[in-house]
Order: sequence, then C-alpha cells, then structure tokens
Amino acid sequence: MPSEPKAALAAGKLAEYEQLSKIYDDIIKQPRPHLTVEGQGKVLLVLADEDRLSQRQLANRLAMSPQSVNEFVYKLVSRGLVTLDSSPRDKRVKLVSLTSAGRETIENAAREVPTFLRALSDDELSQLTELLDKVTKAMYTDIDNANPTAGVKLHKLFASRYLNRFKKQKM
Amino acid sequence: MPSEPKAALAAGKLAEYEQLSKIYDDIIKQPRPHLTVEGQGKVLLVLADEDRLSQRQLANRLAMSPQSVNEFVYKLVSRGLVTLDSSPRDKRVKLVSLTSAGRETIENAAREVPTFLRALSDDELSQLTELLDKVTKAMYTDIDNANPTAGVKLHKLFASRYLNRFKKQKM
DNA sequence: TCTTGTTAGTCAGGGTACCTGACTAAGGAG
DNA sequence: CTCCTTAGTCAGGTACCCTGACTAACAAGA
Repeated sequence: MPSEPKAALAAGKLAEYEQLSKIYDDIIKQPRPHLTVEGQGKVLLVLADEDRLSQRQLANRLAMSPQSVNEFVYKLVSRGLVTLDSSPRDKRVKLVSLTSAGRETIENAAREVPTFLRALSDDELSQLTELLDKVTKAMYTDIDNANPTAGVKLHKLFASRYLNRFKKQKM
Repeated sequence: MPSEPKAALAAGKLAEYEQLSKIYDDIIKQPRPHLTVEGQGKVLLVLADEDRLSQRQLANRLAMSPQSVNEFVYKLVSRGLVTLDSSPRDKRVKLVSLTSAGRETIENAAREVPTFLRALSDDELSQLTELLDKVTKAMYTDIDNANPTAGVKLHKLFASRYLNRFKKQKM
C-alpha cells in the first residue's frame, strides 16, 4: 500500500475542515439564523422531509435515543417551531408537526449555501461532490457491516433534502 | 451565478459527511482508542506539536476560553496523559507537558487513517486534499475578515500534524 | 517602596447534545 | 382479564463549551 501518505494528508484536511466548520458558523453567520445540523436542527430536518411523525419514528430516522428526541422536540415546542398533538388512532403517540415558523426556519437554513464554497469552480464543486459521495458510501458500508441495525437510517436525510431543493429550482 | 445548484449539492454532501463522521467513530472504532478532535483531544494535538505550553498558550492556539482549556487539562491529568508543573520563571504559569502515555495516545491516533478513505484511489485522494485545501483557505479568509483576532490560530494545527507524519515516513 | 493595573489560573454556574435506567399509560394477544 | 410490548417521559449523568468573578503573582509608575 503506497497510498498511505496521500490518505493521511486527505484525512488531515478532512479533520481540519470539520474543525473549522464548527467555529465557522459561530464567527461568520451571525446575522442569519443558522440551523445547526445536530440536536434540534436534525429533528427539523427530518420533519421537513416528512411531517407529522411520532417521536419514535423520529428516533429511528435519526438513529438516536427516544429520550434525546423527546428533549429536542420539547425545546422546539418552546421555541414555537413544532407542535405536538396526540394521534387519534393511538392515544400513546404524539405526532410532531412543523409550525409555519418551523418550516420557514428550515427553508431559510437550506437556502443558504456556505459562502466558502464560492472558492470552487463549478467543475471543482462537482468533483468534490463526487469524491465525498464515494467517501460517504464507504462509511455507510462500514457502518452497516459493524452494526446492521443502526445504519442507513439517516442515509437519505441530507441527500434528499438538498436534492429536493435542486429539483424545485429546476422547475 | 449559475453555480448555485452545484454548490448546494456539494454543501449537502459536506453536511452528510460531517454528520456521518460523528457517528462513524462510535460505531466502527470500538477496539482502537480513538482520539476525538475536540476537547481533550484538541489539547493533546497541540501538545504533540509543541510540548510544555502554558494553559494560556493552549487557549490561544485552540481559539478557546482559558477556562475550557483548564477543564480539559485537568481531565487529561487525571487520565495520566499530561502533567502540570509550575514554571520557574513565573510562579503563576503552570506548564502542561505530555507524559509518555499521552504521547503514545496521540501517536496511535495519528497513525490511524480512517478506513473509509480506502474507497478513493491515490489520484482521488490528491484531488480531495486539494479541493478541501481551497475550501479551508476560503474559510480562513472569511474568519479572518469577520474577526481578525480569533482566526488563524489553529491554522497550522492539523496540517502540521499530518505533514510531520508525512515527512517522518519519507525519511 | 507602595500602589495600580494586568495576567495565569481557577471556581461556580450555565447551556447544548447526547446517553442509560426506570416508570406510566395505552395497546394488543391469548 | 392477564401479560407483554410499546410511546412517551422523568431523573440523572457525561462531554464539550461559555461567561462571570475571584486570587495570586508579576510589572510598571509614582
């Protein structure tokens, strides 16, 4: 395997990017209401894809414990971004739905493409997308092999989110 | 700007990668002692680059509050990965040094290149590195423009870390 | 030399993202 | 009408971060 150094360099850059993206939002996007891609933000993201889900369904789609989902849902309720109403069919389940404010929040967040991507040309953007696609695919198979139950649940989450936008813009 | 959809796709893939990498380590790397790239792990990373730093210097290099650094340092002390001894020159400062166990920990962590990168060929790895380099450079300039005081401190952190490894392997 | 201002570290307390364990209320199967 | 499962929830815990307030040490000026 002569590819070690190159892989190490790529790994370093990937780590650097991850690190930077954490502080980037805090420093740069002060004006715009940015949606974090974790916790409450993840819940909103799933709901944008499919509304009126039970907390259990959310937990499954997010590969997260139901207790955590519960916590995030109630925080979102208190922020007025989602509502809870019990299902008529099953009194145990409480359906989570986006409010118009919640829907607006995700729309705004999805609309904003990080400015630092302006450094790349169209060709480079396509290249990057393709490379990351290979990387994430490899990650999914690794995850699936290690733990078949946990994987794949959030697979379509981001892809579908951004693909939806793409389709909408084309029409 | 006709590049919007392509940028959006790339942004989506980037978000997907970030999301996955969070859960990837938890699921996959159970056997190996993985070093997280945050909190205590960040501190170790800086110390690997330059040992015997004051907590203040660590805070500066990590663009983090001194209180947080203090917390992580003491956690590392209790794990036996670093030691504290007061500077002879200035009784206020306590120098943080890696123990041999600490050094071993980072060496092991740095040695391991994520397996999902095996999905890429050497050429693709170089491409990815180059593209991410452009992206991170753009992020650094954004950060610098928005807040000249905070930026650039961790700039060399990851790069130097992995470049060092690269150089060592070449010799 | 004594005061004044700065600096390094630290304590207290707070916020968010998670987690496990234990419990209740409702549903379903026999 | 039991018995088991399921959806939600409460309690409590960990890690990563932050701000505010305080002490001890240092450094500079009167």
